[in-house]
Amino acid sequence: MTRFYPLEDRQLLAVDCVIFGFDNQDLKLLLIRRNMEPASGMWSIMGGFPRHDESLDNAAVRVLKQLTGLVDVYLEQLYAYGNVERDPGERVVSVAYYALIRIEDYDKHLVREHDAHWSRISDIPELVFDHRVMVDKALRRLRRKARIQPIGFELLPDTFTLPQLQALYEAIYQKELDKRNFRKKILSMGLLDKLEEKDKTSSKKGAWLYRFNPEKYQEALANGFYFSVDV
Amino acid sequence: MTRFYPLEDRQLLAVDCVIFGFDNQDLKLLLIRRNMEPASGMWSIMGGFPRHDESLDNAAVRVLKQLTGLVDVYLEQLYAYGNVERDPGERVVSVAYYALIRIEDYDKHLVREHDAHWSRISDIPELVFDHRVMVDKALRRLRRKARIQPIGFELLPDTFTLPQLQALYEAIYQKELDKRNFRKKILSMGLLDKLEEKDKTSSKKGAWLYRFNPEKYQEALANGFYFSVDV
DNA sequence: CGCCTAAAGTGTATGTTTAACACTTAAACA
DNA sequence: TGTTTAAGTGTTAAACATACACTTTAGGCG
Repeated sequence: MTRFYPLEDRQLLAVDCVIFGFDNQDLKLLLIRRNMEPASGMWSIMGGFPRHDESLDNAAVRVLKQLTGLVDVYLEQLYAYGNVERDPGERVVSVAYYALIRIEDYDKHLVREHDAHWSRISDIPELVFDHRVMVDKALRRLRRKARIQPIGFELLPDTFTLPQLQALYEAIYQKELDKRNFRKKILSMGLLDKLEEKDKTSSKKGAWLYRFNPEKYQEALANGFYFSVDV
Repeated sequence: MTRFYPLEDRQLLAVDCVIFGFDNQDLKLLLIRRNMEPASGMWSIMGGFPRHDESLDNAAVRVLKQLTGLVDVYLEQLYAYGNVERDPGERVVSVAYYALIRIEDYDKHLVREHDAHWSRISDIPELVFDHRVMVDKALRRLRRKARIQPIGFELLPDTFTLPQLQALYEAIYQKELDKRNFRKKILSMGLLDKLEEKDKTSSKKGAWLYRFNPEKYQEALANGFYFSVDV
């Protein structure tokens, strides 16, 4: 192969992945105990090194799968962190991603192996390097996007109730919402299919189950519709 | 120095910079003729390689300065492009930035040296590699942000008229706006200082000059204000 | 078996924001 | 002094966001 670019200019590149989950109460973050120097033993988000023959996106998918066993989940690039001193061991440029997963789906085995745990976002321990900056950026991104794109559903099971959906938005925005206005707005978008089944785990009366319908969303988009939730 | 990470995993890293300007008519893009293999001679956005001892942001600032002579302009990271095949010469991860500059301020000498020219965004030639993808993403970002943050002013001279400002928004969104509604909205935010001077370059009557006041914006922000222009 | 409890579900009125729309004013120049 | 050209100005109707309280359901328990 012809080499066009200077050899000496190669840099160390990493990907790091902020992983969000929702346990029907709180928005949570999956953190691991770092098992690599420097800063071994500290809390950290999951990371890895992209191989020469894989894209950044692929590396992020691989990292996420390593920790959770999950593929085909919502995963989006966040930002590239390139301060010289961000990793005290050595200059490493890190491309951060964030993922939204259904919290009951992850592989408990793998998580235990990595000494990982779920942390409430209101209660995040000290993190290694600039990982806290990444997490804060991921949260801001999630908060911006969840208003205007139907990504919240990625954090819920396939079927869910309206009170569950509302609790999710309340957890994301740390803000109580009006039940009537919330339901009105969500249902008026016409993106949910109502099932003929109730979930009774959180009340005697039970709440109707719904399912997000991506086809309806795509069709609405094509007709100039904009998703929007007021928070 | 102790080395913590594997040596063989280093990658080639670049920064590329989408540069926007506004000539009171059209939103424009500063493109160069690439003078490096592969694809020498093709249109391209300006790029460079971050040094080991400089941050990504710094590298982007340096690249922008190299082409325009400008420092202290609006510059924001866009996205990290990491497909394996994006550069046919060799695997290069590129972190793209975009800049908003005042089009009369750039260094004509430097631009000539780089064989660069301004292209209307409605009339962009074929670009090298994935640069068109970067440009499109920069445009979407600009369009999203210019609605909700006062970054449009970065493309205008220090003092400007309301018709000029409106023409800028019309160029960004490729959409005609209602003069009365636009002026009402802009002025109601109370972020502009009206000067006692008119600009007569585009009409006999002349249009009053205004200046964006960043202090007023900061104060408003602190009081819960949100910038917003309807387009 | 009926009463209590706890969460689910429902509608209206008011205020705010957006969108649509046409004429007057100013000043240069013929 | 009339003509031309862009700058500047308000009002109305519709859509949307916000605030707010009672009824329904069904399980559990006395």
